[in-house]
Amino acid sequence: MLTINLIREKKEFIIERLKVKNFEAEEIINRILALDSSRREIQSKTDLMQAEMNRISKEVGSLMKDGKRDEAEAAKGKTYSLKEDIKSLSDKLIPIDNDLKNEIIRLPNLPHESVAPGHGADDNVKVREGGVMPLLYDSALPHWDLIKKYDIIDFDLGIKLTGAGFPVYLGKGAKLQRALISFFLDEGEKAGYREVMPPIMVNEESGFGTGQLPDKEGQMYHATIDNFYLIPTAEVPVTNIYRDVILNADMLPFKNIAYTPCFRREAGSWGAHVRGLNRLHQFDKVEIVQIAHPDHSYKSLENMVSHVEGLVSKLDLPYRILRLCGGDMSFTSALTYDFEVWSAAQKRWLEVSSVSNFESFQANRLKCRFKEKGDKQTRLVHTLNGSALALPRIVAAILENNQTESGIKIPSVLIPYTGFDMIN
RNA sequence: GGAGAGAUGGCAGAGUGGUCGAAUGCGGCGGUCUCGAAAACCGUUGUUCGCCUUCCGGCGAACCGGGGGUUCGAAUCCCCCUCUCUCCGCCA
Repeated sequence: MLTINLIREKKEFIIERLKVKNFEAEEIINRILALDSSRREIQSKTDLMQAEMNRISKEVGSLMKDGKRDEAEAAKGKTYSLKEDIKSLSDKLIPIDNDLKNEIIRLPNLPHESVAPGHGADDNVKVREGGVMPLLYDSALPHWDLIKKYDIIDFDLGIKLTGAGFPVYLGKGAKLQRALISFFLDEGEKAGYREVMPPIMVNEESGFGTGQLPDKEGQMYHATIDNFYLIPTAEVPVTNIYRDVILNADMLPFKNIAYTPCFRREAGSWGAHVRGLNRLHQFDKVEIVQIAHPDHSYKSLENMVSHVEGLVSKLDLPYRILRLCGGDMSFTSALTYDFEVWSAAQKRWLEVSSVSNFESFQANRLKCRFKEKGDKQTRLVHTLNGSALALPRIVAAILENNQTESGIKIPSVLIPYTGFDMIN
């Protein structure tokens, strides 16, 4: 969420910037500013009355000690009406605080200055592309047929065990998953990331910290008996490691990498283009998360983009990098690069990674702050994350792009991990 | 699942109704000493909100797991909730 200070100081600027995300902020901001000023007015008044109250109470105490009972009683008498006034004023403050918080939470993050306006995928800006698109032979198959042909992923079995969108990986299919996870983690470690294996269920506070709650409640699986949520991405537990802390500036940036299964209900989003591995309820992903100094967070973002680019290049997948336009960006992001790989049999680009700088938007929710050495004041950190990488669509692309009449070739960087070079 | 104990500052740990934002120790930071370091000694050390201050900062309020209550006054007393630990049971 945006900070109240920024809203107070840069109202017009915020309204302008949010237009890039096609968000009309003026009305909300006016409400926020009105709530904020009445909040401050009440705060000032109650502070004064409370100070008076404290003064009298101390007086009563010392009078009692001196044995001046009558004077103490007289002083007590002065507090009764004061006490009521404080109570009624501070009761007014509670709904104002709540309303204020609820309004502020509705404002999306400001897009970075480099973000282009736009309404959807067509307005995204292609930054660069790489790799070579394969030319497939005539009888080439989409991945949902390939997985049956080679018996490496079974959707029907998943339906039996759980339901649609929960595939079962078998034999070389399962081994390929494990190989990709290990490859991604090892590459991350080489790039200076610390490996983390977090819980894959989180509590409500964590869900709020990264912005999944309250807005996207319906997108997460909810274990209601214990009120835990299955994570939709490792971003949630890993970023929440830094919830409610004050860090030293010289420790930044923190670079963590985590493999987790991810769970998404994807309520209402099933339809065209979601066959096979394109969209699942449970899938595997390796995520990179950075906690960065605000002065250097865009440097971190560039590093993360290069890291992910290195991964898709090493896997020999044709890819392109897009800078998302305002209309296609998430609520919480300031700048997002999407990575897409070419799926040769589907003849489509598939999104495999989304790398974002959230600036202080998540940090403000998380209360993740830092201090410069010798400095008294705290500042909010910047948080960033990106997939490095999500498995299913990578698998889809590998299967489709690398198919030959005699089987599917495993990218050479993965062979040490799989122990085989062909699926056949 | 059963029984019990507990939750205090970065950590450990005192504090059972009044100058307690909180002793003490450790850690951190600054200094003295030293060629330098260690030790020793001295000083300093939380967060949030509001008001004032062009900076440095000053004043006030709140915060001792969370919420409510009693009281002139609550870390301390009462109620509710959450969480943690120990023992027993079960168990990869």
